[in-house]
Amino acid sequence: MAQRKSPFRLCSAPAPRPRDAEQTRAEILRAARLLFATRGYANAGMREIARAAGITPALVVRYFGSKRDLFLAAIETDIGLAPFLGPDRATVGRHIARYFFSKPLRDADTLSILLHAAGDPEVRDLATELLNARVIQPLARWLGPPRAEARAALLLAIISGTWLFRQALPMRAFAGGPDAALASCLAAQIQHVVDGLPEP
Amino acid sequence: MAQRKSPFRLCSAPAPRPRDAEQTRAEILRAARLLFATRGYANAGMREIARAAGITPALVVRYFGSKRDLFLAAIETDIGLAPFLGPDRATVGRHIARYFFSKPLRDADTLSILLHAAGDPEVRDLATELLNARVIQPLARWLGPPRAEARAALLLAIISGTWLFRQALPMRAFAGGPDAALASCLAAQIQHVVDGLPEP
DNA sequence: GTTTTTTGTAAACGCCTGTTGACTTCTACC
DNA sequence: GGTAGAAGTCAACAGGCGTTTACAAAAAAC
Repeated sequence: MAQRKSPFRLCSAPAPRPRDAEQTRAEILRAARLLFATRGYANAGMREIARAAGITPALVVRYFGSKRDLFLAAIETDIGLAPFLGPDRATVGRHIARYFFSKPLRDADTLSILLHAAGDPEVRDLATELLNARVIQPLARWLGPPRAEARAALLLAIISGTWLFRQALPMRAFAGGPDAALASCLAAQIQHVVDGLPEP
Repeated sequence: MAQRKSPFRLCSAPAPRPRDAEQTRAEILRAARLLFATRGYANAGMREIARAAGITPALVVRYFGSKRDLFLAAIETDIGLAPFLGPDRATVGRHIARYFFSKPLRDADTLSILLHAAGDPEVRDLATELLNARVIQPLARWLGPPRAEARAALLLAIISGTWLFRQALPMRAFAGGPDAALASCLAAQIQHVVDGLPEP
C-alpha cells in the first residue's frame, strides 16, 4: 500500500522531518558524538549512528565522506577544560574533581570520545595527538614550570582513571553517586599536582 | 613439488613443530594474552592469534571453543598484585608506583587485558566483574576501613590512568622512561590513599 | 601391519561492516 | 506550471569477522 506523504498524510505514517541540510548535519553529529562517546569508535556502527539521527547510512557518508571523517568532525569541538584554567589556582583541584564526579558525566563529552578511542588502531594515534594538543599542552602552559608537561599528563591520567571506572568499566564503588570523601581526596591529589611535584 | 617431511627433511621446508597438544594449547594462550593485551578484544582477530601461535584459526576454536572462551581462559591468571600487599604498609605506594612506571610494562599483563576490554560490549561486564573480584576486593580487604572499597577503587583508578597514557594512548610525557619526579608523586598519591582519606 | 584416534589444515559459510551507485521525492527557482 | 538540483532512500558490493565442515597426516593402539 502506497503511503501518501503530503499534504494529507495518514496518521500511521510518521511525520518526515522537513528537509533541512544544516539541521540534518547537526543531528548526525549529535548522534555520532553520543555513540562514539558511549560505545567507542569501532562499536559505533554507521547504521546505528544513522538510525539515531533518523536517516539512512548512505546519507551519513554523503554528509561526512567516511566514518573516519565523521569521527574527525565529532572531535572538532572544545574539550571544555578552559573554564577551570582561570587565575584562581588554589581551588582548581576542587572544581575539576567536582566536575568529573558530577553524575551523570555529560554523555557526549569530547574527552569520553577520545579516551574511548584508546586501543583502536584506526583512531588511536589521532586521539593521542588531540589529547596532547587540546589538553596536555594548554594544561602545561597554565601549570607552568617545573615539569609542566609531565605534571599536566599526570593530572590528565588521574582524571582519566576516574573516568575509566565511572564510564567505561563502571565499578560499584564509583557508581553510588558523588562520594564526598572520594571527591575531596581526588581534589587534594589534583591540587597537589597543580601546586607542583615534590623533588625526588 | 611435494615436500618430504621425515626423517630426511629438505632445508627449505620449515620444521613443523612436533605434535604436542599441551604445548600448542599453551602457545595459543600465550599469543592470545599478548594480542588481547596490546590490541584489545575486538581488534585481536582469531586469524591473527592463530598466526602468532603458528597454527590455523580452526584449531584455536577446537582448543578453546570460541573467541570469548579463549578470552576467559586468557584472564584466568593471577593479576600479580599480591606481592605488594605485604605487612609493610609504609612503602607500598613507592613499590606499586615503581612497578607501574617500570619500562616496559609487561606486555601480556592481565591488567592490560582487562583495561583494554573497556568499552567492548562483548567483554566489558566480564572485565568489570573480574577487576572487582581480583583487584578491588583483595585490595579493599588489605586496606581495611574506613571506606575500604572506595579507596581501593580510587587506587586502581590512579594506576589505570597512568597505564592508559603509557600503553593505550602513549603520551609523550610518559614515554620518556621512568621519570623519577613523576614516580615519586604517583607514589605519594598512592600512599595517601593507602594511609586513608581525609574527611570531607 | 592395519586400524583408530589424535592433531592439524584448507576451504567455505553466514553474518556484519563501511561504502557505493541507481533511484525516488521534495523544494526552489524561472 | 515545469524543471533543475538538492535531500533522502534502497539495494547491493567487497571485505573482514568468528565459526564450521570435510579432509589429510601423524601418532598410537591393536
